[in-house]
Amino acid sequence: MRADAQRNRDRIVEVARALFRAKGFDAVSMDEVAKGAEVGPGTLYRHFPTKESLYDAVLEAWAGKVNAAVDRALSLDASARERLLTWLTEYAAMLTEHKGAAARITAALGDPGSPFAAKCTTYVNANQRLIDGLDSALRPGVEAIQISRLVGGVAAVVDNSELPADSMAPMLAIVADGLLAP
Amino acid sequence: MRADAQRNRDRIVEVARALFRAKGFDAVSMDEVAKGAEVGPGTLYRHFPTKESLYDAVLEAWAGKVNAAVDRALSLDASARERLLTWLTEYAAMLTEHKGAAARITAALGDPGSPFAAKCTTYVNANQRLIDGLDSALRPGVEAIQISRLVGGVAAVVDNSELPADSMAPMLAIVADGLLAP
DNA sequence: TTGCCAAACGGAGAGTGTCTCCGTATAGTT
DNA sequence: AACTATACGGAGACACTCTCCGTTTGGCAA
Repeated sequence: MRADAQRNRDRIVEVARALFRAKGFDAVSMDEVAKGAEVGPGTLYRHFPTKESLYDAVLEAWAGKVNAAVDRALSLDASARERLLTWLTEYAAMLTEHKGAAARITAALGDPGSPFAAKCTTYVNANQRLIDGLDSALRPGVEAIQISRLVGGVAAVVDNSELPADSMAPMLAIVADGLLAP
Repeated sequence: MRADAQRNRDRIVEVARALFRAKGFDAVSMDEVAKGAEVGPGTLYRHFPTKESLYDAVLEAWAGKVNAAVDRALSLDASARERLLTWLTEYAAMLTEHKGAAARITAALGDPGSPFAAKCTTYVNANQRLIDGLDSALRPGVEAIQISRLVGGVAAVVDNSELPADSMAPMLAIVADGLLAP
């Protein structure tokens, strides 16, 4: 990639990250991103053929954080319930870090054609590692993608309704208790 | 209201209901509704100043069904868990009856300014009656709006991802067990 | 340094969507 | 039958995503 192209790409992602974080996916227009990055719309679309692919680039850094978080939670010296709740809380917090991300990522969970497919795999794998790590403490038969969807659903609701972050805690506690063996 | 206006209004709602049910909120354009109802866009917007207000009119009939469903579930001769699960299942099924409704209604749950405010109140009240009816079987401190959000979240995920309806059952079971006293 | 050209740029505009304005038509009353 | 408040409908304003293509430029080779 030519140096000017790389510079433009970097600037676009940086501007887009700030805008998406502040206003949410829907409220940001591509023109706005282009103007902010001081490029024409054509240049923006050369780098990112759709708005979602731009969003994907913005979310790029997340995947690594997810695996770190599940490791941290599993290695805690605490009860299964506490470790589970720690992870669910961190997972939900990451999903609500950018407005609109929770619903989009969660909706794409089972769709290999989605631009977020790679991120979805990361999330589901993290939950699978959680299941393996907590082992018999969880109810039998629970699947990683169900956990991903439950927490994603809660995060999406809180995000959409613009609720304070701490309103998630009681709902995550309900989910956690439901996930533990009856 | 003049008779011709009433006829047009009725026809608009009828056409919109069919379109929304078939294609989902986002995929239906107002022009499409206007054409289907054989009125001009101006007429459509005279009756429904925004697309959401049209959606609200389409969902009008639901409120009554919700109260009937919670009564039915509570009066079952069964365990608390079974009655709870019956209601959650019916509630979620109603939310996914129209594509896109679950996320929209659930996002509006705490917002009195929303066009769906009346419906939200109905839903939350139904869950409050559930809490009152199941009494001490539920974990202490659980709130009606939390149940509304949890089930709404699950329904929205299933709806967004176009999953089969029966994929909701295991997630609702987790929520139900989490809601019952630990 | 100079010249070349593939790569990148950017803006006009096509296509689609929501919603408005206002001149025209008509229902219902006197 | 005339009158008027009410309703109609279509042109178009405005916003948004995305495309096409003529113009510019970075980086390499002579």
